[in-house]
Amino acid sequence: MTSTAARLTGTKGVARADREQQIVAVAGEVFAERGFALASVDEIARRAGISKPLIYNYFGSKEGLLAACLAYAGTLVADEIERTARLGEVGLARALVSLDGLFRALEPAPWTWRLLNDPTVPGGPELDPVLATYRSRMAALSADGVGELMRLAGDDDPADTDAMTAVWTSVLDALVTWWLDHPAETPEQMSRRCVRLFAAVLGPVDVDLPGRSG
Amino acid sequence: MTSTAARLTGTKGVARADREQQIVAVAGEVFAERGFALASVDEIARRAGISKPLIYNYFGSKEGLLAACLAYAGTLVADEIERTARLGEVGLARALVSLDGLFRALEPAPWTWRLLNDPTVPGGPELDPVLATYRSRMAALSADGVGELMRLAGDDDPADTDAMTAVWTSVLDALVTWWLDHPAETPEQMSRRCVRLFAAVLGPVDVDLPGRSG
DNA sequence: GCGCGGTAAGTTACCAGGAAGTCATATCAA
DNA sequence: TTGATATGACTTCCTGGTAACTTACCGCGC
Repeated sequence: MTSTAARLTGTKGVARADREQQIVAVAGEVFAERGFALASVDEIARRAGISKPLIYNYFGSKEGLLAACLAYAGTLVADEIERTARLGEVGLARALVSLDGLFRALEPAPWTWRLLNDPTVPGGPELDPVLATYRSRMAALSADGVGELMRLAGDDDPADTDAMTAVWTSVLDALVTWWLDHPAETPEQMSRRCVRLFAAVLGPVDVDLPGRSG
Repeated sequence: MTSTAARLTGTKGVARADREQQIVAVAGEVFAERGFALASVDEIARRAGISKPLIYNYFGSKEGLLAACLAYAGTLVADEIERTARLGEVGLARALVSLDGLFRALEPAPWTWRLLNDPTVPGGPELDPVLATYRSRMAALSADGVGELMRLAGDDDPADTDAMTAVWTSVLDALVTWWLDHPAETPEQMSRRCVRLFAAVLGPVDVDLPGRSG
């Protein structure tokens, strides 16, 4: 009675690289859903259709798995924001272009954002390097954009710039999170909404978001 | 040889109401520090100098203890914001007065804010009522202030108002959190900083924050 | 003044369950 | 056969929660 359906052990012919990618995708979702601290490796294994020891074979520990997820997510997000930064827009237009790019980049893997902003990820020698890399890339971008804004306003207090960076980061987070909570909204609609919101606070603005086809 | 120091069991002459207040204060700190999910009742008991079962005698469960902390924190914050709302300021001035009041109200118990924004608190019949009360009070305030802003800007899309509320809440959170991370800053300094930050984005503003004595 | 019982305040020792991580083992391709 | 892919069963530890017990205070009859 060794039916194919009953075959429970042994190789399933999936190469390690493929399996790792699949596990990272599932783990990212679960981590983002429950928060790292409350997510269980068992659940990740169940949802990926494999067993827990395989995860430990490949990633060493729960934190090692998280490190892989964070590396993927951090690269995705930071690459995108650096790309939009290179477009050369300044001030408000730069902010809107960043948001637009972010919505598009996040669409295929919305869990990345929640994961990068998960307050329950612990410190530790395994996570610190990857988190530091991501955070320093983002801090450089923010300091760039926000610093320019503050210089324009004639405010050169570094603590003010620091606080303003925190505010801008948080606005970004609020908009992305709102979007994640309204999945029916397309990136295009969301970008237009952002333009309206900025206009409500700052007065009329005009920017033409790039990359819209058709 | 029944020395006073060796007396480990039995009453210590502390009335229940006092003990409950003390436990709530300690629990609030620990919950805010670690997040509800990662905080342990044992640690709270140790830091309060009592034993775990006493907490269960008084609060029934970990969630019951959290409910008491949230009721305290929610009342503190919502009362304060409602008070500043009644001052009758509008628009930007209202925002700054709210922030100023919030900084002053939070100073003696900074943990309240982190607790109310802790993403790891679960739902459940014990927490939902107290959280719903707090959130509906805050939502009413936000909808009031943000709604006015949106009407002024001629934007009557309810989804826009909803998103803008999320953004404003998040800005509030960012500023308070930045302040909690810089404990040397007094509420007065922080309020002045907020005025500068708003000015950097919106252009010159003038408001006189009330309640400054001396 | 003084035993005395009821009750509030408080503790030690324990249980049940869940999650991280490990080990011996099984299957299959080359 | 060997090595990579894979698993069931296990240990270990931590945490929420409980049972049983101890100590101190307080009102009351005498």
